[in-house]
Amino acid sequence: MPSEKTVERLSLYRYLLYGILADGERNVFSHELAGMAAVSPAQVRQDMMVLGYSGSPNQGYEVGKLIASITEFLDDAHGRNMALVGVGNLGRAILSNFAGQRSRLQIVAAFDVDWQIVNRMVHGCWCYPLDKLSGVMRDQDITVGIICVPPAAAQEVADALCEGGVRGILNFAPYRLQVPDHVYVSNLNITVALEKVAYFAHHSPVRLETPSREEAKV
Amino acid sequence: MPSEKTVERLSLYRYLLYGILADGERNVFSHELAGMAAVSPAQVRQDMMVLGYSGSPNQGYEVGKLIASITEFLDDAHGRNMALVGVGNLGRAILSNFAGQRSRLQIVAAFDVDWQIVNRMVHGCWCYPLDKLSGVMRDQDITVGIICVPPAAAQEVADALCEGGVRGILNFAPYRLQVPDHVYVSNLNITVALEKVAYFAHHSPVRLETPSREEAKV
DNA sequence: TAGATTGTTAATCGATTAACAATC
DNA sequence: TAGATTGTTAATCGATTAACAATC
Repeated sequence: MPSEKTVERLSLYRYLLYGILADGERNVFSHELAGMAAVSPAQVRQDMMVLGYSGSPNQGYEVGKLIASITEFLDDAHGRNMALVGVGNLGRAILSNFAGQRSRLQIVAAFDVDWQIVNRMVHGCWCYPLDKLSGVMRDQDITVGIICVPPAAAQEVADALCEGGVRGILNFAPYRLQVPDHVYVSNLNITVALEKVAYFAHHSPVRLETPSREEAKV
Repeated sequence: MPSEKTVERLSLYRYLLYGILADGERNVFSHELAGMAAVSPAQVRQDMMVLGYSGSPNQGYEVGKLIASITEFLDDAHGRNMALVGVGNLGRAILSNFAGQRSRLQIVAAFDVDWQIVNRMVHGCWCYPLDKLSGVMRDQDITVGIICVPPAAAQEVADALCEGGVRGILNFAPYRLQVPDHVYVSNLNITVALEKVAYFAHHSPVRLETPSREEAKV
């Protein structure tokens, strides 16, 4: 069972490798990938071990085969169907990226309580009224849910998703959801992320007011 | 110098405490806050120490004063001005949350290259052409930037932000930015977050197909 | 007081990095 | 071969939790 960090890195590696592949077939070294992903070369090699994919000494890793190996590991072949709940500004932004004809990680249904939003297409995805959630989830074999509703409604939505047989939830609402043990939840709080950046912008070890020695010399 | 995790937790605590405060003035115990934030009570107490805020044995922490203490620590009094670059779907979603009359963490200027978007208000925020970035940043004392542009344009935008004197960047583009040492960068990759959830949805230790012993008994 | 919680340090846990023989 | 990189383990580092005297 790989750690969350390992899975995140593998996902990032694959993205970076697609970029390399676009420039033509070739090999990649651990230190090269490490530089792009901001990790150590040893970390990359360790992730390769988790993956079970072997490179060759002095030759590195074959980019195309490595992508295939990561894809197999992340299990994309299953082509998970996802549902998004809460078609507000953030919900629409995510729909615009993950609805439509993407091959993997496709949002196949959106849900909202607003009658002005439901029963029409939004960014290529049909928007259902929320009370249809469980039924649509079972019909379309949806196993991953995305929560983009206000925090006050988040738990209610999570309950409905679990009722519909969800197995993973990406939660953008600033609320700690209570779900059964078999449901995996990941929280992504944009406000917290912004406050963290704002804090370290003004508290980073090196300040603009106190230039480093190199800068002072100039 | 607190860790990133500590700052994230403090931001989350404050959010949770506002919720408690809304129900009336009272005290809160470390285990109560720990339960809401999904950390250990010891973690909460350790964060209080970082904060320099003391509770009383058997009484816990005063919610109102604790909020004030966190706010002082996170340094909101400065009221950081932020700029957002890339007024696409995601950019607009973030503007809708952080532009306008919010007291803290306000986005005061948006930027884009699309002439159909610029030179008008978007969700209460004026949208400038990108080439005005450095000037507007200096005029409005902007020190935090948010990058919501496609990855191919991310580095160029980061360079312009640094040119304008930025000190912190929240980067939504799947690209590892190169910036001077004094600029703090935090990356938030929604695709990676989704792929992680999709992975663990289908690889969580407890499966629906293999009920635990308790479930099997029933 | 007795009971529960805090402040604080030590112990634990996990993730990351360093090191090095094996290998192309 | 010589040089560089890989696979793999040990060492390090940091974050989290456990433990307990002090305290209200």
